[in-house]
Amino acid sequence: MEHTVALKQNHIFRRLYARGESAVGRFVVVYARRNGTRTSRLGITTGLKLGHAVDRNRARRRIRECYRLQEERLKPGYDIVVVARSAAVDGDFREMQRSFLHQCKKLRLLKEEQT
RNA sequence: CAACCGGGCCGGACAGCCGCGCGGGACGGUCGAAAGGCCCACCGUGAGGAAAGUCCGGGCUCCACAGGGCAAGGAUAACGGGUAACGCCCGCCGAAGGCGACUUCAGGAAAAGUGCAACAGAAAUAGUCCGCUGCGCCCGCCGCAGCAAGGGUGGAAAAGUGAGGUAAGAGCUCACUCGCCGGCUGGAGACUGUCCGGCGCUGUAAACUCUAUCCGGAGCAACACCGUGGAGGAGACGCAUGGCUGGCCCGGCCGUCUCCGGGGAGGUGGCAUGGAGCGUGCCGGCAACGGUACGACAAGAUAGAUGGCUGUCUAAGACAGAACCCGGCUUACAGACCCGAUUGCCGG
RNA sequence: GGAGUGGUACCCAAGAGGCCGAAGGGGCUCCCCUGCUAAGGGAGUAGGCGUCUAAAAAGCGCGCGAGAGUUCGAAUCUCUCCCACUCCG
Repeated sequence: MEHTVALKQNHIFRRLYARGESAVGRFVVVYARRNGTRTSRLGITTGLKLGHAVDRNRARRRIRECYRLQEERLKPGYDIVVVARSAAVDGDFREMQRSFLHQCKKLRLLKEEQT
């Protein structure tokens, strides 16, 4: 990924849940907040409710792929947390991408020329 | 052909584009004084039969003991073998189930001792409620004596059947049968039997216990190393310079530097091609397995690498993701294939 | 990844081989107290599911997380599985 690193620290996750803006979709929930740098940080949460390790891994990969395919349309400099819902495991992928893009638009994460 | 039994093996493949972890890395780029680091085309490689549960056995590390015995606690349990070891595997014996192939079994000791066996029943490890027989008289739903066959209760009632015997009866006696113990026979052994002798004993040790064998404890978040800052200790410097205390000086505190120090965050090692491992042939063995020759074997992350789109294969669809490493067990599981056996039917 | 603890009625729970649908408390219903309520005191009922029934009671069967096993008999003993919770950076 071009301008994105992994978001790992638990306290940043907590801050996003508490203070960030969110958008809920059928597949995932997106939290976002400006972080004051030129790179974005992406964190993915796949809770125990989704199933066993295989299902959680799959959800995480699909979310990462979703983000990768849309990354160049997004503005850099945000902390983003994506929480998987159960449809993220085995729902239709193209529909999932559309839904994700729509949520990003709602949070004003898209670059100017795209809006 | 059908049904059933046992064992083995696989559990998606191929192609295209984009993307990911690890190892290598030309030309070049970039950072740096240098050593070297980073980026990069490309190449190699990349989850399981259960990776799972963490139920056993080891390796490894630290702690304790450093020798032996006893006690406590725990584990295992027919017998013989295999193994580094095991509670695993193989063979075999016994019991139970199945027409059979075969399957299942915590399967040592109850005749060393202790405990428990509710309710029912007369009685639960020990004698008598109904009853049977004899005798007595005040002839009654009576008393005394004998009996343990029959009835009834119960999961279990003091071997079973027949005959003799008797007042009535009883392993009281006899025959056969059943079970237990000892001898003898065969076997490596558990066991066994057209044999001999003795005995007739409730069940429960997944109750205590006894017998035999084994076991020190904790775990890779173990453990080892590096370690900015901050707190602490020691020393030096300056008082030429600043701040606080003070009217001022001395002094004290803050200050600057060096060393010591246990070590939070973080990092590195542990940690990865090799292991009590796997495949094939041959030899030994009924087998588990052992020996030998040859061959193949690069996952190693640290928020944790395999995804997305498309096509072909008649169809792609189960359970499911390595986290220090091995040997097992258990549990989950769509489908495909192979081998061997049993029973039934039909045909030759 | 590793180590451990516990599942009993609507809730909190006792029971640790037979008399156990299973103590006790909360809860629920009625009464007293109060102008009314809360608190307090007293009395009482059912306890889940199925079967039988027009409906209920009584009775019967099954139920102590689930499934096997040991025993004459299991909430209790043993094994396997499921779920919840705690600790180790």
